Amino acid sequence: MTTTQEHRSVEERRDQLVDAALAVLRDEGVAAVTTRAVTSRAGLPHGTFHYCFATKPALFRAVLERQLRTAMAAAFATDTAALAPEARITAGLTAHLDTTRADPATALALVELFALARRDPGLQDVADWEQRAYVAAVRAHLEAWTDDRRFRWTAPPETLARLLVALADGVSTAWLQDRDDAAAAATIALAARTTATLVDGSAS
Amino acid sequence: MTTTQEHRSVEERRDQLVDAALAVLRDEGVAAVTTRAVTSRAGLPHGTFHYCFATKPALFRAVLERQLRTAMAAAFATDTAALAPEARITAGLTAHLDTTRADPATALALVELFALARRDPGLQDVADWEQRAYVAAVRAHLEAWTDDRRFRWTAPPETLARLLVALADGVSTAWLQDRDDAAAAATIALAARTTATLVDGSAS
DNA sequence: GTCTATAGCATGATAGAC
DNA sequence: GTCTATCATGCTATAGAC
Repeated sequence: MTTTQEHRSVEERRDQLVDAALAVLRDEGVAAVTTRAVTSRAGLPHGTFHYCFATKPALFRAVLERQLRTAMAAAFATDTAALAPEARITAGLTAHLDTTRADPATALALVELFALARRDPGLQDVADWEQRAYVAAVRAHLEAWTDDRRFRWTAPPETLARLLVALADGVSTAWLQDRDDAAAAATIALAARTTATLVDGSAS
Repeated sequence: MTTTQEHRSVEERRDQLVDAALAVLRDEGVAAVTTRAVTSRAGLPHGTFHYCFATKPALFRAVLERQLRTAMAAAFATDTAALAPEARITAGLTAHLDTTRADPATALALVELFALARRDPGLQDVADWEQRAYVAAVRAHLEAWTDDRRFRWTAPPETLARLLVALADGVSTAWLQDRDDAAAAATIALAARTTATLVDGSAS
């Protein structure tokens, strides 16, 4: 009988460490995400770290990539095809806010991590990609909405998508600060009301 | 002749250290703002730190308070009284973006610092105050615009103020990521166009 | 692959001479 | 008040036994 841990593939280890890193991040913030804290949270010896990730920034990159995938999946999970444009916009902005509300501590920590990534030359591409992917996804949705020809947008989809992403971001940021559900709902309702003026057609 | 530094009031020293902290913050990010880096940048011995600030968070507090004052002053510096509502909104959102554009490195670093402040129980009140002060200032402006009775808002000023702050925040965040001036201008123009639909009156 | 031990360095904070 | 020297701790990363 040895105390040696079972063999696991490096990829499994990496996932395990990313999980642990997210947990530390949520509970104690970016500054507390040290190689020691992560391995300790994962229940692994410290030495594990450096044969799974070359450096600490490499772990951050893995965390950001994981986050990007989950956030994209969550943001567009609900189907709003049956709704009128204004209600769809409300639903979309609310869905984004809901992911923030579902786990504010993680959302707050991810803001910290993204801020760090934007400054780190080795991580900027992940931050870039995250924004691009978001705008592109929103734009694709906006264009799909007009496929049935019942209405059209009176503004370029790209610009409208950027506006909606900026709104979703700003509203979530504000909510993270004051946790005021009613105010956030009112802001979203007003945003949807004004944005719906860009609809031209029978459904408007 | 001694090498001893001249006496300066503690308040002067504190200002000196806050300046240095902002410089380090801008150049190397939050993680690089150590007591040693700050005193060294200020050209002062390390020991200076702890008789000006009790702890490092106390320095961060001072930096945030300074930042709040300068940001508020800059954001509402330009007088837009002569403009119609839509142009005023464009001017306001552009003014906010311009402070970001004038010094992106500092803006990026302050995002990091605010993210940290939102998580630190000892600094949350500064972050709270910053948001409240911003919304209140925008709301005051919105209400002042209707003083001449030439138009009125068809939405509550508080909600409209929150919407505009969320927009300004989201637009600046997006610009910090892609540095796309044209896209930011288009987003602001569209935001102003939709928001101006909330104007009821002769000036609309 | 797995783990222990440790190198090598930076940190926040303090003690104590002047 | 001012400054030097230092303490105790924590960090990333690596070397090397198994």
